[in-house]
Amino acid sequence: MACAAYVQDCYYSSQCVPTCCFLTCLSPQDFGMAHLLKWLTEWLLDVRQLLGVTGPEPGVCRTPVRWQRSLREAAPSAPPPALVPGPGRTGGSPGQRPLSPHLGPPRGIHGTHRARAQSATPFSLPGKMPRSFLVKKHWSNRIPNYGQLESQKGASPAGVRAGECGGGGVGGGRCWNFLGNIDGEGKEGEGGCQGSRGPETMAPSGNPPTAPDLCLRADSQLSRPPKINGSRYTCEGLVFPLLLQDRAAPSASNDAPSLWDRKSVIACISLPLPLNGEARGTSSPGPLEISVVDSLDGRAPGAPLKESLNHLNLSPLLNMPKQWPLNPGPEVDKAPDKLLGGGGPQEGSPPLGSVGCFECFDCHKTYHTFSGLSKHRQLHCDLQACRFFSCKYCDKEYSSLGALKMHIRTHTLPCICKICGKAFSRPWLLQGHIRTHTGEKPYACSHCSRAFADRSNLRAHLQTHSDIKKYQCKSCTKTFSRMSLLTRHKEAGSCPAS
DNA sequence: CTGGGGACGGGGCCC
DNA sequence: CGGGCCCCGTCCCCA
Repeated sequence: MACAAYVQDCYYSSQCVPTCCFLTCLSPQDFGMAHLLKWLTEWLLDVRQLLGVTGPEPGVCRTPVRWQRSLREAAPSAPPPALVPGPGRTGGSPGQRPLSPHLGPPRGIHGTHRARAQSATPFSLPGKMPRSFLVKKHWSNRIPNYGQLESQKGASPAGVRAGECGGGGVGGGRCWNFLGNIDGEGKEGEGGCQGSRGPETMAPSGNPPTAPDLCLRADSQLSRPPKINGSRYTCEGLVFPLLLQDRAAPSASNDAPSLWDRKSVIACISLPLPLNGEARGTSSPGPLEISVVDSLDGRAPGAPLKESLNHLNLSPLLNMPKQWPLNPGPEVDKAPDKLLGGGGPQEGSPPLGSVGCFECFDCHKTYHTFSGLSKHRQLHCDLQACRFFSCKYCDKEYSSLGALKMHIRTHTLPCICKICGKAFSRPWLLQGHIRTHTGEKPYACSHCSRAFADRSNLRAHLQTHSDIKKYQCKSCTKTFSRMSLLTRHKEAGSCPAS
């Protein structure tokens, strides 16, 4: 069949670094696979040319089995992906706040109280999630819903949704997997993305890979259905979603029945793009390997922020090529800029629902060819979706770099009290703390003679002057000046209505 | 037990 | 982009 034949002719070679390449198709002829493969081949060649790749042309191929064996031999003991807290840190769970390295003997009260406070993480108690824990977790809401995907396939044959990279086998992948079902736990050579040690561990030849090399691999050797790991989303690269449809499995195939039995098909072609400042052939880590890299190089957790930012999870948008296939296809495919500028049905693509229509799962733009949809998704939807930044110390993610930097300060605690040595994440927190030493209370109550060092405490105090407090018990309508009082009121069973 | 104060943490917003 | 500030929140302690 066309797909298998193509896979057999893919780019496996000793110079070609396979980095998370999957190509598993069902009944490709139903989706214009011939056209897709033609376009993909041209695209790959163009990208190789664009990136100055030298090496064998497509057709020099290794089998996936051999490739996987090579991977295992090259990296027999790759560590599993893990969130590695910085050295000297206590705990690694989300929301668990490490003790400051600058602190002297912990103040017993706050040591206990903080630990207890952090134990009630917002992840375990979403109902009590404080505002301060409202961390944007972009991908957490984007885990593919397989049931939904399957249900939508009929109406939208191109209903391939950007899944998430499984994080690779060694802590952070470098591909985007479309439509889940990729083993997020990232066994090396088995659906994993190029991990943080990919350049070293993934090269079958043992040589440092050249970044632009491309590979396609039929993931037909999967012995078990891949799954999503929802904890890591560090992804990068270029991926093409291949079409899915509920079809019978090809009979003449060596593919695992479990895979073919699935109604969805995996397709992920990843291009390890040269990163900014990353020389070809080097084994320097990509910008995505925040936790692992930092923990490995032993950087002190309290290192200056600017240093820590060297490993920030920058958007893969920065690494996108700006050239596209010269011959993307004879049909209505638009140039990428046009696609970005609103290309879609109004620009020549057939209306939704017409034969051969390819619809973007996210923005519902339709394209006449799959290649058009692919380009649209690479330049538009997926890139927008991947504009997030991950903390190197924990698994929190933010939509802006500034927010991430602010969060990282909660780990590095750069503001240190000169009097007691206590460390704080922000200067104004330190300033407020210093008031506890000086006794300064700049916030005076307008109703009484009391003054406070903390504005929040003044605000809470002002509640005491009000007959109707801010927090009201829904059972007995009694009001309280503080949430904690209301909570205690409920928990103590002192509410007469309860 | 309850109300309140004190100290502190974190994200968002504004400049 | 960074600093300052705002707002919301928590917990502990004490009267």
